[in-house]
Amino acid sequence: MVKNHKVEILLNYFENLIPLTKEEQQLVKQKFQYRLYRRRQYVLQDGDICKQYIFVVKGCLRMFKVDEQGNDHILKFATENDWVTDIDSFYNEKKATLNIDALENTEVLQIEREELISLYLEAPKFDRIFRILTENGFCKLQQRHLQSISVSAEERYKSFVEIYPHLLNRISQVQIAAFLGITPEFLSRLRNRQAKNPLAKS
Amino acid sequence: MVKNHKVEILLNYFENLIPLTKEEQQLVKQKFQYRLYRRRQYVLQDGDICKQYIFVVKGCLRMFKVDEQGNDHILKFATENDWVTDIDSFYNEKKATLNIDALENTEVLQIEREELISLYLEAPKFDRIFRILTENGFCKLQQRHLQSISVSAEERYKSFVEIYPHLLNRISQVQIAAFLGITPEFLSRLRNRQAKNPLAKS
DNA sequence: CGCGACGTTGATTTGCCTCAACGATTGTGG
DNA sequence: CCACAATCGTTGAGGCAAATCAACGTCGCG
Repeated sequence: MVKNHKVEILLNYFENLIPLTKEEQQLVKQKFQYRLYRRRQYVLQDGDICKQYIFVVKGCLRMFKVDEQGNDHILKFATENDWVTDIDSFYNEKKATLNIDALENTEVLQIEREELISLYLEAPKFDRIFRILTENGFCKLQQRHLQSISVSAEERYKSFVEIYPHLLNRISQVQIAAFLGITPEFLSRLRNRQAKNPLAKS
Repeated sequence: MVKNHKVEILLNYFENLIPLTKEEQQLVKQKFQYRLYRRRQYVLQDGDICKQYIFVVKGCLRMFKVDEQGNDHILKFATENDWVTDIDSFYNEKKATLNIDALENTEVLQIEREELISLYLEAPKFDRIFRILTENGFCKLQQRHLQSISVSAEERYKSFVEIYPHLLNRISQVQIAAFLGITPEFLSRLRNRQAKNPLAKS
């Protein structure tokens, strides 16, 4: 069935990290559930408890925080083969301070807390796998944080264009601005400036 | 000996996370090494490969990045019972882009890459332990990142005072400013402003 | 068709930086 | 142990990157 077909993508993803036994593959098939989120649908809303650890098969989710002034700050876009959850809320069953929603119709494979914990117990290899996933996420977040505090908005935009060229035509400028930490107006000015200064030093 | 005495602190730290068997405790004693770093001494210098994953027993380390203009940006202070490493450089044996040095004479227990990897192989429980450590670090970093992009310098300073009151008298304002992402001059003005507006709304 | 999101542009404001100067504290070598 | 240098914290004047507020044309969609 369709569901099994999708799970192959995840099994393949794990396989590229660390080979799995048949039994471990079986566990993945049992514990991850296929699900579709529609464009604009919330996956997690600020104040609720985050129930799922999500692997994106197709589509695009965004994780973001809304500040007191009502402005969005996007922590990450999760597209094909990427992971997303509010990790603090998920593991500690706390109220989330973050939101996750779908920018496109999005197919995912998701696992719930109890299932993930039992997965760790039944197959400790997943402790290692999720250790590595978290380490990788940590490195990326650290990079992103350093960028946001040490380089100008213009350079952040340039580097966004280099790193995520495929997202440029897929995501609106409003969202990109909220990801870069600037206003949409200012992003517009930056793009304008760069169009006039074509290849101004790479 | 002294060395064994220090390792007890680490064993105790692990014990509070997940109980260890005698064998696992033995592995920790074998693989972690005691070491003293002197004030101002570098633990890791930008361009080198980070060789150690560090647990601070006593003292204070800082991890920071130097940007093109030569300004420091402090990612974290690591004090008693805290961990620090340039995780990307450490695991992937890449040249570090970060620096780590000692703000005080600092006693640590450190483990090298090959030893940590063999620890994971000999005792998979450490995959879980370091998964959890990384998850915790990830949550904190995410919080910090959100703060730095969504609230003013004044509020960041206030929240620093609340979260790390013990660091206030221990660390110079130059360092605190580099941690908050502002100039020392501006930090001075903020403090001045707050002294005049005593309990201005918490 | 009409409405709301989007992208653009202009005028003005502001949070924080830069540079410069100064006294107070720390640390260091002779 | 003192003298001198270096670092620290503070304050002032001026500047700049990015935000804010407002207006307007365009497009996709119900």
